[in-house]
Amino acid sequence: MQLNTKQEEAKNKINWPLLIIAWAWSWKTATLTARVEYMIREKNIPSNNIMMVTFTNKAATEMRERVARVLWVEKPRSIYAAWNFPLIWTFHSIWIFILKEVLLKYSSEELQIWLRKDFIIYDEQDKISVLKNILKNRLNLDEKEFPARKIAFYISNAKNNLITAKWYEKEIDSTIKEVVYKAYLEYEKDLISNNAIDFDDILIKTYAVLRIWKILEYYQEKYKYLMVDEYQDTNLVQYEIVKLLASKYWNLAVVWDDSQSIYSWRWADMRNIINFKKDYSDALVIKLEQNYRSTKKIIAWANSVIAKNTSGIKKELWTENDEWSHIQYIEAPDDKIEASIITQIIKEKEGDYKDNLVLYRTNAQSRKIEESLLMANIPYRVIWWMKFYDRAEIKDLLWYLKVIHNPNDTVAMKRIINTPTRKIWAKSIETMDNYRENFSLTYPQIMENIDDIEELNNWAKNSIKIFNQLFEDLVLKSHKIVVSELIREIVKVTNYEEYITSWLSGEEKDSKLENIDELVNVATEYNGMEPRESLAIFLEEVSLITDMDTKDERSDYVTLMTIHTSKWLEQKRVFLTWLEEWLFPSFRSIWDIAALEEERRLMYVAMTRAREELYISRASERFNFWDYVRNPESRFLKEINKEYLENYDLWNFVNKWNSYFSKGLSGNSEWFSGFWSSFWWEIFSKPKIKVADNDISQFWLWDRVSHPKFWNGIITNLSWELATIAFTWKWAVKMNIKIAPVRKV
DNA sequence: TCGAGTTCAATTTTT
DNA sequence: TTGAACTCGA
Repeated sequence: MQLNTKQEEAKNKINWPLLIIAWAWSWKTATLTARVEYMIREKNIPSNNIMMVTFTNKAATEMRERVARVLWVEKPRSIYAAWNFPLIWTFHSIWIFILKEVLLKYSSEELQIWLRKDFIIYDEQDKISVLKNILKNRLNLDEKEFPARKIAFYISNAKNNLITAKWYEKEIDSTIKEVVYKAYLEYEKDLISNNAIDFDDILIKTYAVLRIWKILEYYQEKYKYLMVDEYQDTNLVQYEIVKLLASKYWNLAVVWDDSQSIYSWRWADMRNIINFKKDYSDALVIKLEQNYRSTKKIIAWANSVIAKNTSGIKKELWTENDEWSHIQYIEAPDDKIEASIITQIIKEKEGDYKDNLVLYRTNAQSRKIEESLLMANIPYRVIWWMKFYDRAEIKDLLWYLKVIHNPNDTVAMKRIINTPTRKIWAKSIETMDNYRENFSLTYPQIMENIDDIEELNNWAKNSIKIFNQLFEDLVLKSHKIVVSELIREIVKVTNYEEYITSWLSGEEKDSKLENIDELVNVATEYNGMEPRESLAIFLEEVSLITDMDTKDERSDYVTLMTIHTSKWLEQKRVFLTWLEEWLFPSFRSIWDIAALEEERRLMYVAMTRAREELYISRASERFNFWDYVRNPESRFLKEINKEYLENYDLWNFVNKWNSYFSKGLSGNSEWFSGFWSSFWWEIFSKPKIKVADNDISQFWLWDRVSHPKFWNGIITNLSWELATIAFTWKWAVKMNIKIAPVRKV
């Protein structure tokens, strides 16, 4: 492709800090690829001196493919095989890679990071289960008052501000923080004893390691040329790590798009750009404003929405593309009809199913569309974060692999010791656990000497011995066979299929077995390696992989995903659903300007996914939060320049169904069509929700009330029908208590 | 200690 | 509606 002047400029500036301000579909990826090519081909920079950091595996894989294509080389199979290739991976993969490399050379004591080289990574679920255990058993706290998720949030926040458990004591200014402090200390203890780290630790440990001079020096030399994509989504620690690496040669190029910054809840900090301008004050700034994907209307539309944000760099995205597309607004009477209209459009349109992308705000919102597509026999795929690896059967097998890889992984060991049931009950596990903690032993050590534990009866000891034998055999095997075969072996020796499917039949059974096959299939990618290596790398990559990465490009199906997930995609036709106040923007964000602006950026991201056709839909009422609700149309719709919008003709849709149905009936078709229209009219006009008709005299100031959506609250202000209610969940909400579904408690 | 049956709480966004 | 956490009889 031909680069434009701006892109060309970005490509050629290599020995200088560079800030590329890119907007949606400005071909930044192509520019970065060209830049890598230029460095290697024209400037003879060794390819393994280049590091490019991305945010998702999807982006990294795509970049690697592009680079491999222009360099005429094969792309490396794993990060450990990238000898003659630029290091193009995600933040997390690269830091793990560096950590492992460092741990091979230096002892954990020397590094002060309390980690051995075969460490394991805890995902969100592991983290919660560890914390639950701490809160319940060690701190004896009520989990309603101190839910593990909330504590996890505080700990994550602390970690990303580089506050260690010990230092957290200084942060205590409330009961909750006192609990967090205690839990944090225990949590860290657990991580160390299991030789584990969580996602936050990946960054923090890397930062700690790189602050050791000789190590930093090594990596500064090794990766002289740095590029960071999606820089607006970096957080404080990531910023500092990059800064350390860049601080010798200053060959840092970052790509920044503040209107696509949608990860502040993951501690992404937009202030990083201010710091960047300070820290690299002579950086060259290049703006890429031309969009090469979407049509004029879509861009005008996106611009008109993002213009409502007060923060951020002013921008005007533009394009030379033709104006022939349309933006249609579907205002459906309810969620079912919304879904059927979308289904029908997909069905009617020419071309492949895979041209269609359906977006929504939260994962749970896919259901109605799924049902509708299913009925219409349209193949679809829902991209859910980690969904595949969340399935019980997959998790179980991965737990096995984890323990085989690292027998000290207590959490994993406890998961599998009685899966499938082998009569090692909770009581026995608890006893062993006490021994383990009191004598700082590991599970393998305890099981080896199980006869020494007096509290256990012979029967229990025997079960444990049998398990131990099985486990040791598997460990031995893991040195001889690659991971894909190892999985099969586990399934075989544990009788796993029998266990997982014995109470199932038909489809469910098949799907479980298919999942296991799929796991083995994924693992075969690592077949060419040494057995133990294949196990280690497979486990590492599995913990970072998402549903999206397993996407099969060849088959033809409609794709459904959240807007967040869609950030890396473009599609010919996009359906953007659930455009209602409370839902998008979400009710958690509408009270806070910063949060609201992030939602608006999310809207911008969603709109700019569309290349040619954009449909935006909402339903006047829908089933949500286990009840029918009526929400006003999203403020984002109001912010749109209305001249860009066409209303989708609902009667057109009704009539189509009409004729479709009446055709099937001979004779009375006229009667039928009349009946059908009136039936539709019923659906259209009749609200399914009951608007409450409360007796307002029953409500008083400071009354406790409950609401189906916001749970419990207290009336803090009351004037006639209008009440302000402070809900325990979040902020105060103003509502008309005569018609609102509130109830005195 | 199991497991069938019952209750009760919960929905942002994900590397 | 789902799933996790409970209850209770065997």
